[in-house]
Amino acid sequence: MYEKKIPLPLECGLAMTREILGGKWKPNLLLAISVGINRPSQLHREIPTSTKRVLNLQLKELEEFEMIEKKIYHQLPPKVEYSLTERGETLMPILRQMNEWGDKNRPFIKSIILNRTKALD
Amino acid sequence: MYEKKIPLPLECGLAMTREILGGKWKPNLLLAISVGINRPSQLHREIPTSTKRVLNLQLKELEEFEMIEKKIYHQLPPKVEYSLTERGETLMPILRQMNEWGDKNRPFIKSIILNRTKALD
DNA sequence: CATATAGGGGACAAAATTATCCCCGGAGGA
DNA sequence: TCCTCCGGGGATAATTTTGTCCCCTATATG
Repeated sequence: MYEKKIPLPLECGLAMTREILGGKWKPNLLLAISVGINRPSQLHREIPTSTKRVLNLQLKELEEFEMIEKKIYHQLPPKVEYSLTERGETLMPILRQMNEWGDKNRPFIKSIILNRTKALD
Repeated sequence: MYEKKIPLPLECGLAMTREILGGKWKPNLLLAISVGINRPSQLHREIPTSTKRVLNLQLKELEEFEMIEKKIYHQLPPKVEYSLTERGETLMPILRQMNEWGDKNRPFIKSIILNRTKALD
């Protein structure tokens, strides 16, 4: 893994949460797993704008922090299933709120983003 | 501002929220402002591990998305006060939850991070 | 043989974000 | 005069995160 050179402020609650949810696709992964989309290939289909590679990296970090568990079925073809741990479940209220907030405010945020690029003409 | 080369998925609620809260210090800034720490120099003292420079950048983005408002008092020495907009207020439940979650889970997360560096000996 | 599915990852490039350094105006105090 | 405080920002470097490309095992199917 990449070893940080700038230390994380371990005494800040927000920084702790950022360390867990900070990855670009981690919130999406957690939400997807929570609704039963829990196999690597399913997750990739669910988030096609990302790459297998990156999803695997982020899943590994979520696993390292014990937010999700990985069950490996030693079969051929291989089968893997992720599930939320109890600790991971405690993140769901936050994630659902973030998702809802984003949906509610989408039109507004969208308009600002779009005007930003228009201004470049 | 930096112009993104990889387009933002405008249809995903989580991505919208990430766009607002994604900056390293934005959640801290919003929480601080919400409790009355609302002048630039105060904010910098509150978050001394950051730089004025970066805080200004992130404040500007929060302002661009109308999460905060900036009042400039044309005095000498100059005086500036930030405040949450109504829209910005709607973020507070999320931020408070993130902060609480991080505080509750700090010991656990901390131990994982620290063991990570020990493993390099 | 070629392709598909299922899973995984190394090496490296590119993008995005933060940090560092130094400068500005103007007032006030030692 | 020199330093402090208040606010702000350009130029550039460093850090961190994501993405791209290619290769791997093994089975099944056209």
